[in-house]
Amino acid sequence: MKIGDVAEASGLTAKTIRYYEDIGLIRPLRGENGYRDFAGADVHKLRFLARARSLGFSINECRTLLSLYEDRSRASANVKAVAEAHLRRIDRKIAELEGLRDTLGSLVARCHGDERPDCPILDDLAGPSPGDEQ
Amino acid sequence: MKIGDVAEASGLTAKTIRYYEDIGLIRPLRGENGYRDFAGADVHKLRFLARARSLGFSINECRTLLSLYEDRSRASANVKAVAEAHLRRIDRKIAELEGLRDTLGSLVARCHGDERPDCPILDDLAGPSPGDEQ
DNA sequence: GTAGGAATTCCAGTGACTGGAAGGTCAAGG
DNA sequence: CCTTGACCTTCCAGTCACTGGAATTCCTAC
Repeated sequence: MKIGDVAEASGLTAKTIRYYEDIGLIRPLRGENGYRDFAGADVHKLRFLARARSLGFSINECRTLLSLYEDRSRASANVKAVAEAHLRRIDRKIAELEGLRDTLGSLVARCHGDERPDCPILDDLAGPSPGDEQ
Repeated sequence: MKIGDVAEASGLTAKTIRYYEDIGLIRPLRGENGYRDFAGADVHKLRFLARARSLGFSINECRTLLSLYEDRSRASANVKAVAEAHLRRIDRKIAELEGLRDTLGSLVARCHGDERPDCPILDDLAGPSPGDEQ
C-alpha cells in the first residue's frame, strides 16, 4: 500500500505519515523503487495514532499508548493513568479558558463599542490610571 | 531603567522583553554601554502586553491593541471587535475541550484500571475490531 | 516521447518563547 | 589594581507537531 492510499485510509496527510516515520512511530517497508510499502498493521497503527491525536494526546503519550497497545500483557492501570493525566490537563485548560472567558466577557459587555474612544477593555489592559492611588 | 528592573516591574522575563523588542513591540533607548534603557512609557507598554497576553490575545492581536491604545481617537468598536473575536475563539476552544473531556472521561470511567490487560481506552483507540462487521 | 500525478528528499517556517554559550560592564571588597 | 559575581549583550538552537515548497525521480497512460 502506498502512502497516498494510507493517507486516505487513516485520515492523516502523507506529510504527517512521513513525519511519524521520521520520529519513529512507524517503520514501513520500502519497495524496489524506494517507495514506502505499508502493511495492514502500519495502517492500523496510523489509525490508532490519528484517533489518539484527535483526543488531544501528545505525540509522546501516543508513543506510550502505542507501546502499551502492543504489549499484550500490559496492565490497564497503566493506560488509565496516562488517560487520567490527560483528562486532568484538559480540565485545567477548560478552567483556565473559562476564567479568561469570564474576565474578557465582562470587559466586552462593558464596552459600548461605538465610534467613541472611551473603552473599558483598553482601560483594563493599561492597568491602574497613573492618577489613581492604590 | 535596566531590563532586570523592567522584568520585575512588568512580570515578564528579560528574555521575553528582548524578544518583544526583536519583533518590534517596543523600542527602548540604549545607553552608552549598549544596555537597554527603558522609559516609563516602555514599562507601561510591557505591562499592557503582559496583561493582554495573560488574557490569551496573540502577539498580533496585542500589536493591534497596542496601536489602538496609542491612537487617542480610536473607536472603541475596533477594540471590541478584536476582543469579541478572541472571545469566540475561547468559546470554540472550550467547546472542543469539553467534547474531549466527555469522550475521554467516559472511556476512563469504563476502564477498571487494574493489572489485567483488558482496556476500553485502547479498544477505542484501536477502532473497530477486525472481526466486527460495520 | 511526453504529460500528469504521485512518490522521494531536504530545507525552512510556524508561535511565542526558552536555554545556553561566549563575552562585555559595573560595583563592591580585598 | 584585581577579582568576584551579578547583570547585561548577542547569537544560535530547541521546543511541538506539523506544513509548505523546491527539486528530483517514478510510474502510467496516451
